[in-house]
Amino acid sequence: RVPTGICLDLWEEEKYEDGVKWKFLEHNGPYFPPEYQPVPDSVHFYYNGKPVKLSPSAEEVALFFAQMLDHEYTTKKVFRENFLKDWRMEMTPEERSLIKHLNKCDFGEMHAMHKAKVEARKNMTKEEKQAVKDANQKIVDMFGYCLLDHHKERIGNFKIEPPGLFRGRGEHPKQGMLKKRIQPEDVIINCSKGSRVPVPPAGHHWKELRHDNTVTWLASWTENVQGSIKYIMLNANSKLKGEKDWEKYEVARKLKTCVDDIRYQYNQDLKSKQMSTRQRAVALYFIDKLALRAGNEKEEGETADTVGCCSLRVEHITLHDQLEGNECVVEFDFLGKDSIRYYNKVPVIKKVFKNLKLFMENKEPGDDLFDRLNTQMLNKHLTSLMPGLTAKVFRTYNASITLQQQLKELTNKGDNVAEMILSYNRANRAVAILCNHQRAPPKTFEQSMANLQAKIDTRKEQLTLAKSELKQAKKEAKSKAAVKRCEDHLLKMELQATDKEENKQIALGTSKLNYLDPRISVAWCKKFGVPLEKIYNKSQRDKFAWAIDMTDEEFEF
DNA sequence: ACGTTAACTTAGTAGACTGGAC
DNA sequence: GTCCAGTCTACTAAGTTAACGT
Repeated sequence: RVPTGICLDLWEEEKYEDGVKWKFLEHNGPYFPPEYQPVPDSVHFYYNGKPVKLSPSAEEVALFFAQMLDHEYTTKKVFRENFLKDWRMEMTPEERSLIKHLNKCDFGEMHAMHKAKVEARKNMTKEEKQAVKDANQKIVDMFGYCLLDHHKERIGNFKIEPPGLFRGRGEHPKQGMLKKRIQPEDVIINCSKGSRVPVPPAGHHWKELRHDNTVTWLASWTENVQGSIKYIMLNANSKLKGEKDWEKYEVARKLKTCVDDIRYQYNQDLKSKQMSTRQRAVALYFIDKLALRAGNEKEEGETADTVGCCSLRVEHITLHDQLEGNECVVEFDFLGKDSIRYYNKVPVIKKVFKNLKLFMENKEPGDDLFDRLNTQMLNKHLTSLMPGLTAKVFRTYNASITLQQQLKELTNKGDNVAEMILSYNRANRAVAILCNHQRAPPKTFEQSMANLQAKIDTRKEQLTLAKSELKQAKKEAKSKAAVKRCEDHLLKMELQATDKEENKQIALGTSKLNYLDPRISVAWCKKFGVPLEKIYNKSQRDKFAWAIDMTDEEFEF
């Protein structure tokens, strides 16, 4: 072992024994949001038309609701009921006995106050804005970094989540519940023995001081709505996260070497005598072909009703012997992660289709499609086929291999950079569609599309004009150049318009950040002379520094 | 063997920021 | 300089998976 601090290069190369993530970790603890400031006496809350001065804790929670009044959430029954219940818990007994119905509450003045504050912030002078920025920077400087094995690293989320109303996605049964303020007494600090221990805010103490170097988090607390643990962890550009990311893609590349065998195997398993094996084979077929998520079981009533592959129910698929000229079509319609709808009509092989019919026999719509299968069984099987192989590796593998194939197909040697970018985005789009990464079309989409079209039209007129000038000037070099410039600009805008239109409901960011081996993109940029900044912005380049460093144009996923 | 929980990745969105048009 | 549209970032919810405990 290389002694600490003697040779940093070798220290960097050092691989720790099993499970150890670091040898030294020092940080300043999390940043706590500012204490609640009661509203001025001039701002009233009314119950049943009468002004009521709320106690500070009831007022704070009332303000959370008042601030959201423009949001659709506050019109939802579940949200309102959960809010009222939790709000009443924060009230004094007197308040509680008075305030019983939300529709008798008038938060109007609180809401107006909040809007005025937002407006005032927007109208701050340059100097005031700069002062705010400087103050924020001070917080980042103080709490935003840690020392991990002698490297200063940026922390990803160094701020304790402020209190507020829980905003679950989709039809979440807990939406509107109070997410409570976290105190230092709730927080566990993790750092190395012998490091400078973070100082809790004055008059407070930490819940626990821990020295666990087998985990990567610096601090944690248990959140009250779902009872889950929240962590303070490093930024994506850190060495620790980068190495993990690299590892992930290496596992996916390993799958590439044995995916044919695995596919052969699950095709055989479709005919197995064991029902559970057949179900596993069909699930694997979906996960591989459609890049579905594993689909863990979820506790009913605790979360929104969403599913993945293993948790699909009979009601989520419809079988068509014939559909739109295809045979054996499975129609999927279910809500996946974040309650995003997955809708797809997929022709499948006969064996899969027959099995699905069998799995659905004598079942109710609400019954599990794969009643003899769960994610643990599936992953156990996968790990036995290849070390490190789990359901989600298929998503990574299929996403990355699709990008590589699409880039090969779509890239034309002589294209200019703008055309190259369109090709890249189209390849990226193919992956996003595979992974079902959707977005709500931007509210301003139609307008901005029209604006772009108007610009294109203007440019076309300019081009006509420039061309006629060129004729008159009889091939004068200056006019020639003007026409060329005009044509280039027009072409660029037209490509932009195409890209924009095709991207209306597709989100490219998630796949770019989490599923596409960055080395594919780096190699492609090098090969075709596309500046990397056209593909990755600053923070993406930071995150993928490891890949940018090691990849030449010959890289193959 | 099983359910539970801890730890970590993946996800969409709200709002901050920025830079070009006017 | 102001405004606005597009981009970026912070935020935190919602997944997956391995380890743990009974």
